[in-house]
Amino acid sequence: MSEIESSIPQARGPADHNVRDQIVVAAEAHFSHYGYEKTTVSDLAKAIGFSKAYIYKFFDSKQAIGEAICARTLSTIVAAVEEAVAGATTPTEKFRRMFKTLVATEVSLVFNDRKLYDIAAHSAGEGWPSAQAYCERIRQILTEVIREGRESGEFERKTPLDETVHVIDLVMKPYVNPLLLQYNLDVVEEAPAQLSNLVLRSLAP
Amino acid sequence: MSEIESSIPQARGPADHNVRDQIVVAAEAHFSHYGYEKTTVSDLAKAIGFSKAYIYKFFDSKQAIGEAICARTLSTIVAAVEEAVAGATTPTEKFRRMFKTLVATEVSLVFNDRKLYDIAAHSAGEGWPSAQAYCERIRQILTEVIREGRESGEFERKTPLDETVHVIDLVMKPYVNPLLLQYNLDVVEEAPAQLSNLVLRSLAP
DNA sequence: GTGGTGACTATAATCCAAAAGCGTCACTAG
DNA sequence: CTAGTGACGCTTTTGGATTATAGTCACCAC
Repeated sequence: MSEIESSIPQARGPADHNVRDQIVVAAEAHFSHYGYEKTTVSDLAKAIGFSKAYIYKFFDSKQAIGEAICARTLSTIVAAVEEAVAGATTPTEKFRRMFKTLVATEVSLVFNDRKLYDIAAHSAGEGWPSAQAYCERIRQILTEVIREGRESGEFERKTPLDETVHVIDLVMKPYVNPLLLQYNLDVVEEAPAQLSNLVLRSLAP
Repeated sequence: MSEIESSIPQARGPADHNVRDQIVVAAEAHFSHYGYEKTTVSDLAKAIGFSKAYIYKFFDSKQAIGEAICARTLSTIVAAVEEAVAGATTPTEKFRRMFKTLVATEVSLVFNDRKLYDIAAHSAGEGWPSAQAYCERIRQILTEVIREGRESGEFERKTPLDETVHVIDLVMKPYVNPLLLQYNLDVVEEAPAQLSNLVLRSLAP
């Protein structure tokens, strides 16, 4: 459990990283390599050249470090989704791309960064703030897309906005929630497109 | 693990149950009480007064017994759903009741027969034939409702039937599949009604 | 005060031998 | 031949001693 230390920037060097950042960097590398359970707080301490006790000056617990890494991981998904939405013109297209990109990015996490995905899934299962914030953020983006579609007259306006968003959230939940996604991998290819069609039909004015 | 034996009918008596039925009855009682893992094949043998080896003349494995119990459990849900569908007049109403009853029955299993529910969830997780057959049966009922709605002109007819059924199946999956249901208990009150509305709007001709 | 640690406790993971459980088979009784 | 079983092999589970880990605290150097 030592070959990874070399990839962690030392305190010396151009930028004097503050310790908290060093911990995060080391944690991301270790968690991604060995998994959350298999890396100890002592491992992280050794990696950055401080004692374990010092870690606890910056994080309340190992779980807090896990949450930080989880939040980072999930924020890359959010970034991909935001980019996809920004790259589309009509709200209809924005919704389609949003759903598709969300699922594609999350699935790629499953296959390319399984250990980090496992943290996200565990986070969602335990209701950690990082996972809740992620779901909330996705919901915000969805709300914005729906609102825009209503304003442009593309989507119906009778149903209260909250209600519409909530039911679409229900539809997307099995693919947004990392814990649930793993049980739906068998339909992950078709689901976003087909469910998008269904949702958009129901949104017709 | 003996207070339950008294509730199992002995071989003597009016009807001479065949042994296979006795095993099933004993298994249902034991599994429901102690759970699948905690009851041994020897327990079942003792309960019906035969040796463990004899059980294997009727079932290939303990799992096969589990599947039989699982199939029984799930068939009660199917029965409830069939009754609900039969009790409605229009296809729209049939769909609403189908979804609602399905979820309600499954949820009541979660709270009133947790041990049996756990078997069903495990069965779904492992892809046992009993769970697959259950999902397939639900899909058949759904197909019938949709077909009827199309014939009566209540639902749109452009999309291929299979496709329509499949996407609705995707929507219902998190509530049909016993393994997934437990992760959606927090929305189980609202979800059937709201998702029914969404689906029905998308089915408008 | 700021930056940092070794030594400690209490809880959780790990290991390993003994026990239990699944499934089989040769065999008996009638 | 039919109905039924005791005893056995092999794998999984269990319990309990041991070790490792999370988290704390008093304390040191500057």
